[in-house]
Parts: sequence; C-alpha cells; structure tokens
Amino acid sequence: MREMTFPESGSKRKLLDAAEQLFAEKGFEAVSVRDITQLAKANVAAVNYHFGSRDGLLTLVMMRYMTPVNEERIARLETLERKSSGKTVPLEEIIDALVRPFVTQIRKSELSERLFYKLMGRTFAQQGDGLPPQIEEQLRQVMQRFTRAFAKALPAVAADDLAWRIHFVVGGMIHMLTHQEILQRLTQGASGVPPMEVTISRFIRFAAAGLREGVEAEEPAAEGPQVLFDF
Amino acid sequence: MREMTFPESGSKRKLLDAAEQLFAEKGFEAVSVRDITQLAKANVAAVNYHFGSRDGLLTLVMMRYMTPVNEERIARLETLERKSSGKTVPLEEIIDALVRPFVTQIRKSELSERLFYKLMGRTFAQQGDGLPPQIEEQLRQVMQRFTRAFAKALPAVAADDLAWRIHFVVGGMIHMLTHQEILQRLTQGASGVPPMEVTISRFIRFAAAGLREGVEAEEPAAEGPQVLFDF
DNA sequence: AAATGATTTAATCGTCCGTTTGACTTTTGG
DNA sequence: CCAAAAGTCAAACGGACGATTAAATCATTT
Repeated sequence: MREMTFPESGSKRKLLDAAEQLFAEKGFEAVSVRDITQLAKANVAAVNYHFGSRDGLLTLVMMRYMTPVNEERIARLETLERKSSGKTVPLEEIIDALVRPFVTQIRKSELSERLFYKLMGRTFAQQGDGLPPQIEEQLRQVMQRFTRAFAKALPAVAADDLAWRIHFVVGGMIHMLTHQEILQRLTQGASGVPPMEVTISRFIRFAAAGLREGVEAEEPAAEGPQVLFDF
Repeated sequence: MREMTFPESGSKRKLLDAAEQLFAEKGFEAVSVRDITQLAKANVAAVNYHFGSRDGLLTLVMMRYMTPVNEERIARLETLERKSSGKTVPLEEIIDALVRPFVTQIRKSELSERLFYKLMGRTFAQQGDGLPPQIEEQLRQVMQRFTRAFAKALPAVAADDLAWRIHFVVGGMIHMLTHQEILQRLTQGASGVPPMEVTISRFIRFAAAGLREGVEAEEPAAEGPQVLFDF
C-alpha cells in the first residue's frame, strides 16, 4: 500500500538537477562533486551514496535529457516514413525530425532554454571522446537510422559524399546549440515565435541545401504540390 | 661566432612540442604539467620557469599553430579581393581561403596530420569558453573579415540570415577537423591526393550550397566563363 | 515501543594538481 | 678566468579532488 510514497528522498532528484545545471553552465569536467552537493544542499557523500560515483551521476544526468530527445527523433522519423509509404520522404522533413525534438522536449526540463541547448550541444560535441557507452550507443543508432533516411531521400549522392555531408550537418547543429546565445539576440524582435524555432527553420534550409548540392532539381512532383515549408 | 648556438636550450621547444602533442591527443584540460614534463624529459619546474605557468605554456602552444593559419587566411582573402578588383569574389574561393590554410600549414608542424587537425578543431570548439584572449581576438578578427567578404558575395542574403549560415558553416568546419579520422578512411584509396584535400573540396561545395540557399542562380557571367573548381 | 533498513552526516583517506623553493650545474660575456 | 646569468634539479608546499568510513538520524514496519 505504499506504492504512492517516493521510495527515494528528494535529494537524489536535487542532485540530478544541480548537476545538470552546473554541467550545462561550466562543462562536464569543470564541475566537482563538491560543487554539485553544495548547490543541492547535500552532503559530499550523497553523490557516491546515490550514484556510486561521479561518473554514475554524470551518466544518469545525460540519460535523463538525451533519451527523450533521441526517442522523439526516431519516433518522428518513423512517422514520416509511415505517412509517405512508398514515396520518398522530403529532405526537409528528415532534418526537421532530427532537430525539432530540441524545442519540443525543452519544456519538460527545469533548465532554462539557454542551458538546455548548451547541455545538448556539449554532449554531442563530446561524441567519441569519453561519453558514457549508453549515450554513445543511442547516438550511434540515431545517426545510423537517419543516415539511411538521408540516403533514400538523396539517391543521387554517393555514399561517401553523403556521409561527409551529414557530418557537416551535425557539426552545424552542434554549433547552433552551443553558441545559440551569441546570435539569438539578432533573431529576436520577431513575432511571438520562440527564437529557437526561427533558428531551426534557418538551419533546416541551410542543411537541406548543403545536402542537396549538385543534385539537379527533380521534376515538379507528378501529383499535387509539394508539402510547403514556410517556417 | 656563437650565432648558431641556440640562446635557449632545447628544453623550451621540447616542452612546447610535448604539450602540443598531448593537448591534441587528450584535450587541453586533461593534460597535467607533469604529463608534459615527463614526455619532454624535463623537470616539473621547467614549465613554470620557461612559461610562468601552465596557462602561459598553453597560450604559447596555441599561438604557435593558430597564428600562421589565421594569417594565411587573411592573406588569401586579401589576395582574392585584390585579384578580382571590383568584381565580386566567387563564394567558393572565400570558403577556400577560410579552410585551405589547414592543409598548407600542416607540414610546418611536427605533429602528425591527424593530431594537427584535432588540435585546431579543439581550439575552435572552445571559442568563447576560456580561450586565451589573444586567440579569441585573432579569431574574432578573422571571422569579422570573412563575414564582410561573405556579405559582399551574397548581397541577396539578409544580414541576420547570413550570420546564422556562417555559424553553421563554422560548426561544420570544426566537426570536420575534430572527427576527421572517423570518416577519412572512406575517402582514402583515391589517387595520390592527400585525403584532407578531398574532404576540403567536399566541405567547400557543401558550405557554398548552404550559404547560397534561396539565392536564385545569377545570370551566367557576362564576360568569360567562371573560374572552375574541379577539386 | 522496538527493530529494521534507508539516508544523512562529519571526518578523513590517499592522490593528483600547479606552483615554489633553494641548492646545484651549465652557459655566457667581459 | 671568473663572476653573473641562465638553466636544471629534487623536494616540498598548500589545495582540491573523488571516494570511504563509521556514527548519527530518520522513516517504516512489526
């Protein structure tokens, strides 16, 4: 009958939140367990008690915000492929599925927008350089999935060419996230649309053009107009 | 008659070389003074004696490989602007001036290609996040200079749009450098051309297409054919 | 109320860090 | 040749780090 009571005290969550905030602000390696426990108003030993080690906490923090994003990416891509059964999925929609979860998942985090984007960017930037294996595996699967989708949408682009172009796209995406604050001030002033929405639209157009480079324009869709993207 | 003897013992250079190598391999923050002096076969105190502090050494290491690259970037851009006096500089050539110095400056370093690219990538990725002020200033000036050039080459692109597109390009460039090793294996097997040359050609095409997005094709150059880029 | 398990706490461990010291050795210039 | 400068060296400094211990406190169940 105790299933409604929290089996864990609030301190575990407080530690996760404090760590998340500090990692976003200062980077993963620049934050000590003492920084974290101090912000969370917990004892130094709390981290090792609840998470086994600093690395255990780091992994859980990463999983908490990365997993929903990666799951939504896959879900969106699968929806796209199901919708357009047979027909090719428009390139812009694939890129959208890759980056849109950044804005849709943000409200579920308690971090400010700015910090959430930084956190995501920091994580992606560290790929292949000491990320927890679970995160690496998630990202590997996501990129493999999207690479296949891109290949289908761009049959005219050679495989090795496409691999590099996707690489460039990912780099642009990371830079968009990590340095978002620098340029976001230019974007503001527009309508009530969140600034990141505008940035993502810009990114989708840029990435699609880069990915399509050298591919001659296809004949205007045989049946009906193309889906419009007026971000 | 002693002009051929080094006024400084070789240890200063050995420290710079060792630090450069370790920074490239493990990242700037993951290398201790003791790691460096051990590889350089010097005493722990040598770093503080020759460079004042670990940060002093880090700054000098960065300056040593960043300054030539940034100077060549500017020089190439100025040559372009001088050559095509009046006429607009082709977009591809501007991007080329931005990234080509990576390959031209590499042989002057004693590092292996792979490490040199990693080092550059790591540095760019840290921009605005604790780089030595001199390096930050160099990069700021370079990007300001190139932003002006891009604006001239793409008068049809709004200023804020262009700023973001350049941002995406820089992100792709950084990712190309830092993760070069992962995809380079796909590129090899070609002719005797260095793999990075091929990668840079791919990057230039990608970036140019992204930057040009939405700009209707200009009428075929009124006088003579365009300069050919057959990388 | 007693017992049990989960959590919190202060104190401390050993290690690594960047830096400093002072003695020692080498190089340099008059 | 010799004094001054430059360089090297072993040793140690204080501080921060992640982790651990054992006792104290809390919550829940019996």
